[in-house]
Amino acid sequence: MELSERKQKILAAVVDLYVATGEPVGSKALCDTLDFTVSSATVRNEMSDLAEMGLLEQPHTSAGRVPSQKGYRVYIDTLMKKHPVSSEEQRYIDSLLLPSAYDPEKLLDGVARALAGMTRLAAVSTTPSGSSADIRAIQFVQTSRRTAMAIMMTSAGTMKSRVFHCDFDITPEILRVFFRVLNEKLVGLPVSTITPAYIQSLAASLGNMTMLMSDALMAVLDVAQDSMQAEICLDGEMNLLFCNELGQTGIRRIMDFLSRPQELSRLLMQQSNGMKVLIGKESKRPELSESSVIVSRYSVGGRDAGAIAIIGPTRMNYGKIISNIEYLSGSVGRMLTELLDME
Amino acid sequence: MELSERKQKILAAVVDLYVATGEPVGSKALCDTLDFTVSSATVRNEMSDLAEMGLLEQPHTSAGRVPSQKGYRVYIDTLMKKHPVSSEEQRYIDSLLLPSAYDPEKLLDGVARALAGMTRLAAVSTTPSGSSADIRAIQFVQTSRRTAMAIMMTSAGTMKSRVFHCDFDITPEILRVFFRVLNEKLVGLPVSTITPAYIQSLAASLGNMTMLMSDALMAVLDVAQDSMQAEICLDGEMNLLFCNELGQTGIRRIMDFLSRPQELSRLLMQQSNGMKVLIGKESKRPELSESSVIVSRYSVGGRDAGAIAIIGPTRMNYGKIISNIEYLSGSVGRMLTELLDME
DNA sequence: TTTAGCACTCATACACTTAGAGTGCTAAAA
DNA sequence: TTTTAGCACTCTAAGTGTATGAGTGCTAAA
Repeated sequence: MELSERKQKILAAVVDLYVATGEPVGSKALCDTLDFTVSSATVRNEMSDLAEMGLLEQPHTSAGRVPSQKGYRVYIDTLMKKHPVSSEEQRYIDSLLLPSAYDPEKLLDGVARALAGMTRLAAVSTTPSGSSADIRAIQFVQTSRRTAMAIMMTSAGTMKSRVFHCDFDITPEILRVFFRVLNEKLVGLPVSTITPAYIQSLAASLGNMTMLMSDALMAVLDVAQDSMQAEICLDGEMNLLFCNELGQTGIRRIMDFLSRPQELSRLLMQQSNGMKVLIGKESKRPELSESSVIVSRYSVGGRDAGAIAIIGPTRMNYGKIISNIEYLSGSVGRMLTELLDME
Repeated sequence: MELSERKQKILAAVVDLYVATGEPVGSKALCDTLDFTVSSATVRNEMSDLAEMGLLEQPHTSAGRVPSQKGYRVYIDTLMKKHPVSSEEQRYIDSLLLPSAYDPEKLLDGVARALAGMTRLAAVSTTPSGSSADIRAIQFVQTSRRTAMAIMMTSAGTMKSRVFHCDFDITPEILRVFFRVLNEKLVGLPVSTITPAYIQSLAASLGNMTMLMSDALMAVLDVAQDSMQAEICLDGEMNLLFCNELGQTGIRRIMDFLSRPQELSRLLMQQSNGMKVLIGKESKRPELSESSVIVSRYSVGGRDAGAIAIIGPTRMNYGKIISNIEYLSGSVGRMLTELLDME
């Protein structure tokens, strides 16, 4: 399974040319792009070998060659040249992210938008998952005579809010009670302890305050459950409309997948730390058998926290896109870590 | 331009059948759906007349007839039968909206989702516009050692928040100062007075507190500008992929339009109160020349506040969809009015 | 091992035919 | 005067056949 240097160069050239043009590449056209001179016949022989190894395939007998999923795999693992993010692009990204650096949800929204803009593909990002985080604080603010907002901050840097309604007029004193009681009882606990049953027992233990606090308790339950699961930010789905190699149905299948947050989330969650490229069937998702997913998990404070990813047709500029995601992943991790450290 | 009763019935039948099947309707097929018996030849004569009046058109000589945009207009204005929302559907909608009844942004998000789900088209909604509203309150909450959230409530029922960062440790006392100073100065003012220049002059007038408050002031400026412009909630864009009568390019054109929030917003804003159906070119937007838009403006507390709308191909079930939007528009208006009245 | 040459394959485009749906018109019937 | 039956006509969609050309695989010579 050793590839001669020439075979490697040819495989890389096929991938590069195919990614650039979208047409199956023939031996003649390929000759011109190689940095050494051989005849088309030689190239043909080499391509024939590569095809036999399963790295290239032919749409039909008399067409050029197209990289197979296995071919892309070899290309990405050993042949691809990275494409560092230019300082101009870096400035662009930073300017897009900085305004929302202090709000994780907005930040990850910005990341998805930036990524979609740069790659012209569909981009996904998740806010830091709070599932293994602790409660840092719960704040209450009055929003109208009988409504207030509960805001929960966690040790993962997440921040979720919920407006709730009470059947009585809310006063600053009441909110202070909410704050005191709930922070006393809940700060430091893992978010995951806040279950309906736990809230119920907490309510029972409050004696004559049970009635007063029931709405606030429900809000806290909601907000805890929100904190538990990472928010998914999606952007640039529309870019897929312009990927003609995905047919009408291919686009629908991807869109269909993208519209099921729990599955999407699962796909992103189950990746190990760092950068991962899933080519076609490697994702084990039939809807994505013609598409590639590039995921990078980012860390906050040294711990795995969330993911950013792009989804697009198998034919894409892996070098450039991987670099982009790597850069963004680093940036967002750094920014969130800073935000957390300030605590 | 008077239509005989029979012509009216035939036009209505053509529209209904075409909407149901998507195929141009021929004289023979139409005969079967009419509630009176005439021969196909008679129907042919009538259809020929309707075509001459510009209410029907033929894709090509030997095809059936299809309603023209003018035909749809007549249908909607005089022939269409409404399709009241069943109590089952009402329950479905209510159950979807109730959990977020106290948060305008989430509520309108839910409205868009519900509408997209029911119509299987792209749905848009805007949160109440705060452009002519007054500031009701500005709240501050600590979110970490050096960050806090500013929340602005307006008389239009909007509620916007922004997290900001200070270069010093934030204490409850400092937040109380923020609260006191800014509420004293700003509550009751129209949101539109909060301009960069105004904030600048306000900062200047604060004497030795200027430094302390500068970050908070910037946050208030941001949050006021957010309040001014209605948020746009979009859902179900993907449903358009399944409208085969919009070709690949038709879908792209609509998506393109939908991805430009300011234009979309303008389209929704410039409608007069109540329900409006824009068929094809009536919207004056070339991207939408093959699509229809149904907009309904909703009122909060008796005043025009925002809009909900669907966008889809000209061929759609107007009766059903208009009823759905009407119901949702009423619901959301009522809910937001209640929310506001509680103040 | 590389290359030139050549026969071969197959998709694509185009022309041509056919079948069927639906029309418009005309003349007879109501 | 209105309605209907009948028929010729039109046009699309689907199917068939053919030419073109890009690209291959193979072979034999360099």
